[in-house]
Amino acid sequence: MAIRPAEQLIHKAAWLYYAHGLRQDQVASQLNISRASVAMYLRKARETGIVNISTSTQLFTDDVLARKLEDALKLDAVWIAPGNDHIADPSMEIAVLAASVFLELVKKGDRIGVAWGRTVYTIADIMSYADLQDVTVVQLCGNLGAPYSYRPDQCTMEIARRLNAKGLNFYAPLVLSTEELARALRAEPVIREQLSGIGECDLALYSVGAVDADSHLVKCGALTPDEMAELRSRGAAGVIAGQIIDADGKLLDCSYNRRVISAELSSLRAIDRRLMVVQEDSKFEPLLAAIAGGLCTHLVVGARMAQRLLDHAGAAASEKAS
Amino acid sequence: MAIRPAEQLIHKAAWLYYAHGLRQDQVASQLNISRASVAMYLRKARETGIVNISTSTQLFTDDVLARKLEDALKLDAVWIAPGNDHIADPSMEIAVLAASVFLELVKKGDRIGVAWGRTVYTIADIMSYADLQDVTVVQLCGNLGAPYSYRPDQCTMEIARRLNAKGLNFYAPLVLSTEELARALRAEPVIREQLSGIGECDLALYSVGAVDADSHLVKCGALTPDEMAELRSRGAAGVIAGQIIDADGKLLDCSYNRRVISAELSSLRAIDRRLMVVQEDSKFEPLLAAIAGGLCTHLVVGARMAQRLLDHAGAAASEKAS
DNA sequence: CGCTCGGTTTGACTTTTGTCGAAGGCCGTG
DNA sequence: CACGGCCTTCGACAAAAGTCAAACCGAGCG
Repeated sequence: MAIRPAEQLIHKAAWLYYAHGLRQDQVASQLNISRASVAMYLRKARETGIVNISTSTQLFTDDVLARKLEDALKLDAVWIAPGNDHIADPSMEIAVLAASVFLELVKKGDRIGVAWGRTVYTIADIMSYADLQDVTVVQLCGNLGAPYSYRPDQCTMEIARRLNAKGLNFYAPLVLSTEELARALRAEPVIREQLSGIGECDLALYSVGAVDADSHLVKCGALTPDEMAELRSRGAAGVIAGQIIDADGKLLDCSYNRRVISAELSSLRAIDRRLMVVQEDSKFEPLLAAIAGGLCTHLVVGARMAQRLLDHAGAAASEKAS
Repeated sequence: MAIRPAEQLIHKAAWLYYAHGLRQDQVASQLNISRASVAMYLRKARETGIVNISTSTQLFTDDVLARKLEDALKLDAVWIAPGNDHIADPSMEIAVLAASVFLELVKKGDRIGVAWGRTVYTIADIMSYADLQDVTVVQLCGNLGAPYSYRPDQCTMEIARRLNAKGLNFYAPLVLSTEELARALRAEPVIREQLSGIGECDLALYSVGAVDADSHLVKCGALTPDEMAELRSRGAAGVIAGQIIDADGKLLDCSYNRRVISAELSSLRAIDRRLMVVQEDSKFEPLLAAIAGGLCTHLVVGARMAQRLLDHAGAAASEKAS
């Protein structure tokens, strides 16, 4: 194919332009091609991650609020997307920030676990490209034959594609109809291997789901609204990688959880850096549960959520003191 | 000072422009400033490393020659700057490449050892800025009160400045007039500490010097041309961090070496990643000596030098076989 | 109080870059 | 061998970014 020489050219053009600081016309004459071609090559270079443009997310951790939250919640790092800021869609802002933070956290040779949800997919969608050939992206939970475009495998694959990394999908349904079958499937070598590989991840990216009728679990038919309500009344507080957790961040003892094929919470906790991103203000309780369960070490949230978390932590502390 | 609010603005402008992909005029209207200001802020952002633009150096390792060299010399990675390439100054090309490679090798939290020389200073000079607050750059050898602008401490400081990192200088002369004094100085707590800290570096950056009258050691008056010639006849093959090594890469047993305050070769070898950069074709033997001594794991050279190294390795191998 | 100094900010101008339709080349296919 | 699809390249134009001198602002000082 005619792509090989182009690859070379793209690389060379990017090199001369970005590393040497030549102008496009200078690059063009060096390479004996037209300036327009250079412009095109450079776009490709940016799109394929041959050149990386990243902006420090320092600003968002520098926030006093972020520092306080890190202390109060014992997290390694917190990033806060300023809420008000003019017109821009606030949830998008969080996603853009999360994508930057994510790219900043990825290191060469990493194995990255990715869960699924609208948040994760949004992040994948706006994430810029990078060139990390020795990175592996693994799917943290089984698949959901969803009507949505953000199925678990798609989240994984899209992120792998952006990173030029290897994607490792999980070829099992997220939920099975009987506990029996789930157990049997989990015992399958392929699945077993995938599941045990999760603990070896260096970085995880996920969000937390709410326990309500709007949950994907309901929308995808894994649970009925009634079942969801019942789980809620039994203490369900959030959804992590397709599993239901209670307010302490522990796996809820229920049939549903036993029918799920997903990363065990203990495997998740074994991952060094666990980046949790929460866009919706409504996910306050689920997020508290996830934090209580030690499921996140790095957190990206909006300003309002950050304030609520801090208020809550403060209230809990003073309550304890009294 | 009025810099603080500007810092914020620079950050915000960079964020909106690079992360969100807005145009400069859009950023300007969001921030209620003129587009010209935005342009200025963005330049500052690039200059201070708030935004990072890096191009993959993949191309230069992909070279078959580079692969062969890695095998032949048992190095972790080799980058080859294409020699002929049109008009551009070939030694500059090597420096630009080396700077990119260096930035690619630096990780957060690293401690970096830097030696000195024209090569290192050239690299420092063209290196782009980055924002690595938790990095420390340490000087690998004592200072030379040189007529040059690239004194050891300046190399260290300049690199630290570019990286926004901490610079740790070495407040001792490189060469003393008596072995006695050198020994005493090395025993000083401050110096001792600095020297022992070298083994804890994660990354080293240096070049290798030639043993001839053009050497900095001669130009700076540390050695006379005659002394140099004598050392050469006694087996001196190269200069590493101010110390003379023989063709096997071992420290040459001579008075000069005993009068030097610098990183011990064993400390250097204890560093994980040792990036050696050689610009001049004339440094073939010194480079061979450094490689023989295991003083480099990562190598950046020009195409001609690469070819010579490979030829040499091939010849040595066939000689051995016969 | 008015002055200068260092800096930021601005509008106007220039240069550089992005983009588009058209043209050219290459390859597999009919 | 001609044809059509696909990609690269080109020239020209429009949009965006860079630059510069002049205006502005606030702080410190005589």
